[in-house]
Amino acid sequence: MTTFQMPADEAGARAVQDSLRARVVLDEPGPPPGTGRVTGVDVAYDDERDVVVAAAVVLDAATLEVVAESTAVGRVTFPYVPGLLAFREIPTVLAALESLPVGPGLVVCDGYGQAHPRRFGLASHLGVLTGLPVIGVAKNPFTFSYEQPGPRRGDCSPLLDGDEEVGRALRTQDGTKPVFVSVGHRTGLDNACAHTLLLARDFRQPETTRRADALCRRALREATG
DNA sequence: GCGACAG
DNA sequence: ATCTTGTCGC
Repeated sequence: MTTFQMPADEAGARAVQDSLRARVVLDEPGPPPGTGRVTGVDVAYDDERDVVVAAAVVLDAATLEVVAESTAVGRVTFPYVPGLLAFREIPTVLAALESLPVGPGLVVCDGYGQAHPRRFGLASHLGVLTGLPVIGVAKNPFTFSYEQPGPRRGDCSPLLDGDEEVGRALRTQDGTKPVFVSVGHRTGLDNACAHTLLLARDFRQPETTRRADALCRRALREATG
């Protein structure tokens, strides 16, 4: 397992991404959708006090019921810079994952994996550091382009960086905005979309993300005020 | 040079 | 991300 290194500045952070990118595994299909466990991770910030709280919520993939959850509190040590989100979130997310009483199975995070200017977004970074299968599900297309997918749940279209497919715009509910799925580590794009669709059974966002979001917000309020 | 830009 | 009232819809 690779240890997280906090770079001194933005140039250092890009160098870390360029160096770790070679360790991303893209030729595994990943865990079968609807089986085993799926874990959502998310963070909430208190910018006034430089506090960040991460949450990890483990669900049964078949029932979407909560199996386990954990939180971790940390300090913000890196500014938000588009393309360098991972350096803000990963240390505390790792702490939350490590304190889980069970194995996470597939990890689902907010943000991107391969859909990244240097093909090393949060989901890929987290995957390389933990060795776990990880996917990213984001609410925005970032700088990438896409054609509007069909109107029904399950319809999708390629998320493009030029003519390269870096992810997919996936409609998870009829008549709602799509989410943007990309592979992080040790998972294929088709499977990543299938997982996302099963997790977004009742809402636009995957249940993993909704649970982790609610938990880290609650934990932040309890940690601060 | 300027704007856009996951969370 | 986060700050926030009312409002539309099931």
